[in-house]
Formats: sequence, structure tokens, C-alpha cells
Amino acid sequence: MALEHAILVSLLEKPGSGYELARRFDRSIGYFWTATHQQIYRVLKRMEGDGWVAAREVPQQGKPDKKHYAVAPAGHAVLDAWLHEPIEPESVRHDLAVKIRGAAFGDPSALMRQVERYRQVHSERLAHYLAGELRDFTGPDAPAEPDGMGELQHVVLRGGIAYERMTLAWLDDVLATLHRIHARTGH
Amino acid sequence: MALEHAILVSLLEKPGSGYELARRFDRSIGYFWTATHQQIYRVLKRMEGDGWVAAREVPQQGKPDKKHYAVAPAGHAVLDAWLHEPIEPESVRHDLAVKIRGAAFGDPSALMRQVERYRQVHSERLAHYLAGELRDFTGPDAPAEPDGMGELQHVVLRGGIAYERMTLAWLDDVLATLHRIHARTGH
DNA sequence: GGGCACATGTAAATTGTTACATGATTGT
DNA sequence: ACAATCATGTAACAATTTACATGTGCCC
Repeated sequence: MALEHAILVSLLEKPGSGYELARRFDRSIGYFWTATHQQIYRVLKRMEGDGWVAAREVPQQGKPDKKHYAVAPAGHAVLDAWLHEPIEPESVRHDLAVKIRGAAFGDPSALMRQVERYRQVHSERLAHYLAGELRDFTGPDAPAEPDGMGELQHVVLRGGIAYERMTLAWLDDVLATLHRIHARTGH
Repeated sequence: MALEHAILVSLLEKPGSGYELARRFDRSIGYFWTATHQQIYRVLKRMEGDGWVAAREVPQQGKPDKKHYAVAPAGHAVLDAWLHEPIEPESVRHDLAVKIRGAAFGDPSALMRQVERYRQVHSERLAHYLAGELRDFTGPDAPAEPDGMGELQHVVLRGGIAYERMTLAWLDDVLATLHRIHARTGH
């Protein structure tokens, strides 16, 4: 019960169509909340029915019409109420941790190859975050709007950066451990 | 499609009943893979039907009978095949990040209180992990079994510890940011 | 007697994933 | 011509969550 909230936040930051939202869930918001376009369209329709968002049909040349969504007062109220609720412990599904513990009963070297690939992905993600930080949050155009939107986006991004750095260090630890076990059992 | 694998790993580490598995998913395994007893019973039944695990009815005095599950050869093969598959990028649902970005459009001080509570939870979780590490992975009973089960459990635990430490530092950053915004807009 | 731990389930509702479907424009 | 991007959806299925359901033994 929170895709609704992610959509509300994204639309408050910048109104747009379902398609545009789906694009954002591939990037910025998507780094901490995944959703497919099918989900987004379905939920958006319900939110429109409940009066949380209002749609405006925008005819376009050369492209299909799009429905431009903006948050309605009722949606704003829902978001505000949600901010007062306790933060739920996130439900974790950490594939890799399961695999690592499973490696004791299988082939550790097979896992090592996968971990190396995975490390690469996180390394690229860190570079991507750092580039985004440089682009959006440094230099003379320091936001400092009264509402703090830019500062809050920045602190979330710093969280992503910290997460990736921690992950990379841990993956090195994992690789060293797998290597040690492999060396002992491998011959 | 991986609760099956988490159950296989847990049963390989130590066979047991559905109930016992459900307990473990509240603690050790549960820190990186959540599942309720309803899910576990359902999946376990399917896995038994597919010959991945074998059940043995254990009559007990004073307690209802329980079905003691152990991994069958077919299940072992499934796990092994899974270890060779690429590691899927975990699908993130990070409630807090959404809330933080939402705070720009609501009441930052309301969020501050929730973040402080949340920080407390993670602080306790870190203490819990560190206690577990001290209990299970230090001292003279250093595991060093040939299969590396203990070492792999340890490296996963170290990941949890690193995650909690990173999270606590980030939450301090978040609180400082919220405080700064509140001071500017609050009067 | 009340509450907790053990032990296993069913049913309903909600969410999330995967596959299919359509149709226009822009670039190669 | 063909692929990619824009733009919106339906349908079927799988997974997850929440609520309900039952029964024993132990401890206070």
C-alpha cells in the first residue's frame, strides 16, 4: 500500500502522464521503488476515481493524446496523513544473501562469477549516482528553495551513494571469503 | 520465485518442521528474506509434491504431531542450478526514501519524529547483530568446516552489520537535513 | 482461568508480474 | 522496410498479505 504514495510524491515534484511516470520509475524514483507501467496505469486510474489526482487530456501532434496528471487536494491530504504514520520496516528480499549461504551446499566458484558480475552492476550504479550528484546538486545553482525539495532529493541520493559504497566493500569481503573456501576445498 | 530457494538453504543448514522454518524467517534468515507461515506451509507442500523435500511425521507427546522436512536429492539439484544463475537485481521498496522526498510537500517535523523512531529500531538491530557475531563467530569454536557454512553465514552477517552502520550514519544525515529545513521554514 | 508457545492449516483480498495488443512518428 | 520511442491499455497468472480457524500443553 504505497505505490500510491510514490506516485503522489513524483507528481508533486512534477506533474506528468502515466507514461512519463513509468519512465521515472525506471530511473530516479525507481532506484528505491520499482513499478511497471501496467501497475502505474492501474493505480493511477483508481487514484483518479478516488479524486487523489486530476487528469487533463492533452492532444498532441504526431503522438497519441496523453493524460496529464496532477495531484488534487484530496491526494495532498492523503500524502500528509501518510507522513505522520510510523515508517514501516522495509520487507527485504535479498537474493544474494540466500545464495551465499546456499554456496556451502553447492559450487562456490560458480557463485564467485555471479558475484563479480553483480559487483560490476553496483560499481556502475555508484558512478551513475555520483554523476547525477555532480550534475544536479553542486555548483552555483544550489537549490535552497524554501520547501527543501532539492535538499531532500539530495539526501536521498546521498543514501544511495552510501549504500552502493557499502555494498561494494561488502562484495569484496564476500569474494575474499568465497576465494578462501574455494582454495581450501578446490583441491 | 525464490522463497523455495530460501527454504532449501534453511533446511540444508538444519532440517525441521514448517513451524520451525517460520520461526527462522522471523530471525536469522528473516533479516534478508521475509515470509509468513502461510506462505511457508503452502510452498513446502508444493515442494514436497515436486520431490524437492521429504517429510517424516514425528509424533510428539504433549504437542501436536509435526512434519519434519529434509531436502531430497532433487531439491539439492534445484539449489545447485540456481547458484549458477545470474544474481537478479533486488527489487527495492524503500518506503523511507519516498517519505523523505514527500516531506517537501508536507510537515518535515512530523517526519523527523518517525525517523528518530526508525533510527532506534536500526540501532537495536545493529546491537543484536553484533551480539550474534560475538556469540557465534568469535572465540575458540571458530567453525572452519570444510564446506564453509559457518564462514558464509558470518560474511552474510557482516553484510547486515555494514548495512546497519551505513543506515545509522545516513539517518543522522537525514535528521540534520530535516532539521535545517525545519529551522528555515518553521518560523 | 488466561495467556503464551507449539503446530498446521483455509479463504479472501490485494499486489505484482508476464504476456499480449494497438497505433503513430522519427530516424536509419 | 525496420527498429525505436511515445502512449495507453487488457488479461491471465503468480505471489503476498491479512484474517480466520483449530487444538494441546504449560505456566502463573
